[in-house]
Amino acid sequence: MENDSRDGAPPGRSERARTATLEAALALAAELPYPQVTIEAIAARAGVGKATIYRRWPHRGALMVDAVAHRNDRAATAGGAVPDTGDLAADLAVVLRSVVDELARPEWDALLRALCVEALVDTATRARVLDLVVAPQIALFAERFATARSAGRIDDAVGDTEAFELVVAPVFHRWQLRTGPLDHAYADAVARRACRAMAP
Amino acid sequence: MENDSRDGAPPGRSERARTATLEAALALAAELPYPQVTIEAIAARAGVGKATIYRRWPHRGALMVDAVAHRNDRAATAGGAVPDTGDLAADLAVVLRSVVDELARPEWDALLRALCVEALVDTATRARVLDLVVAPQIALFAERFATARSAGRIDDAVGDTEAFELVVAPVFHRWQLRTGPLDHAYADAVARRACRAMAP
DNA sequence: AGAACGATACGGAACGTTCCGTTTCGGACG
DNA sequence: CGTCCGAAACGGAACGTTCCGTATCGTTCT
Repeated sequence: MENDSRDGAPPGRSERARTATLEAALALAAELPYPQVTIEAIAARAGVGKATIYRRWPHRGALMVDAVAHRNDRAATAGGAVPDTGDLAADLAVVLRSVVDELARPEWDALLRALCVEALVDTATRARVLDLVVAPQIALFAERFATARSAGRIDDAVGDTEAFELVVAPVFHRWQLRTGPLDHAYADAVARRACRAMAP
Repeated sequence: MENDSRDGAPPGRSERARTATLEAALALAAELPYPQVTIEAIAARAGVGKATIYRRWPHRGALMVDAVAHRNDRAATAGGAVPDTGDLAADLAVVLRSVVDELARPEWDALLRALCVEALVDTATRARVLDLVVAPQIALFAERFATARSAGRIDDAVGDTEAFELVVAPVFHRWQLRTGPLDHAYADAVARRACRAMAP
């Protein structure tokens, strides 16, 4: 249907325009209210023609998903594995604390809000977010869950996705609706309770 | 600052315009992709001048929040209390099943997506959603939590909001990201695990 | 009579598309 | 092996369209 933006274009010349566009999108999403992050603004910031953008991405949403994936590629260290000290609750608390810290940074907060908006508006974009952003994170948790399973800490009826949701969903929910403070104390409490929820 | 849309306008003639606008907004949000739910489209559907809308609501977001609150007022039965059979997990499962059923209806699904978009884009709208939509729901759960507390089923360290999040967040998360099927089985599992998470 | 209404017209902004002339790449030809 | 040339993608500019938010009509209800 449209250019898939993954190896679809011949290499060499086009790569520059591609990364410039993605990084302009990241920068603008961090600076402006999302409705002002227009294609025109992104093109202007990137020093790129609008046509060049529309040649690669069908919607702003697809562009933003790729931008986040691009960012995750750059900072591959940030997506590090879940630690494994043998204490599941403590390990999860470490991860949730860092998640909370990241969500407190305005750039990442704005970027994730933008991603959620696009995922809510368009079904195809939602699937893309699931594949490129959420699924990799579930995979990271799944590694830690595997050792916890062999230690008898997780009920067999609880799959990796369900366990992931028990851990992450309350933080996500509170981040999105601001029903209360989103701090380290909350991260610790959620990790502790999620552990109990998934125990056999 | 602006007309607060709550009894601010004199009754009689203006009430018709108000409810026509709110219900047009509900209908369009259920029918069209959200970006097409424009003020112009709402005005046309309601048989109302655009100025009449801008006279009452500052943003489309504020209008949508009021529209949802209006809908909740109409179907006050839907917001019924959490049942109390003495079995907390079973009672929560009943509620979560009905939540899942409502989210499966395209109109309510689209409406809630619209609400989330507005809440993500604008902080003030988010606060309005919290007050007019989320807080009342927390209050409904809190009644059931109170009797569960006196039965020693909920740890004292778990507040009403935290308990609400444990119950609702995984369903909300799965609804928004579609990480898996959102059905009665999932509702039951979440209710069971949330109960264990909040136990003393 | 007066206030609120529906309808209409407006300028501005962003949309998505389509041209233009230029630059760069890679294969063909001498 | 070096040169040339066509294809492709580029940045930039313009297009008509849609929606915004405001202003201004004449109308209608109390």
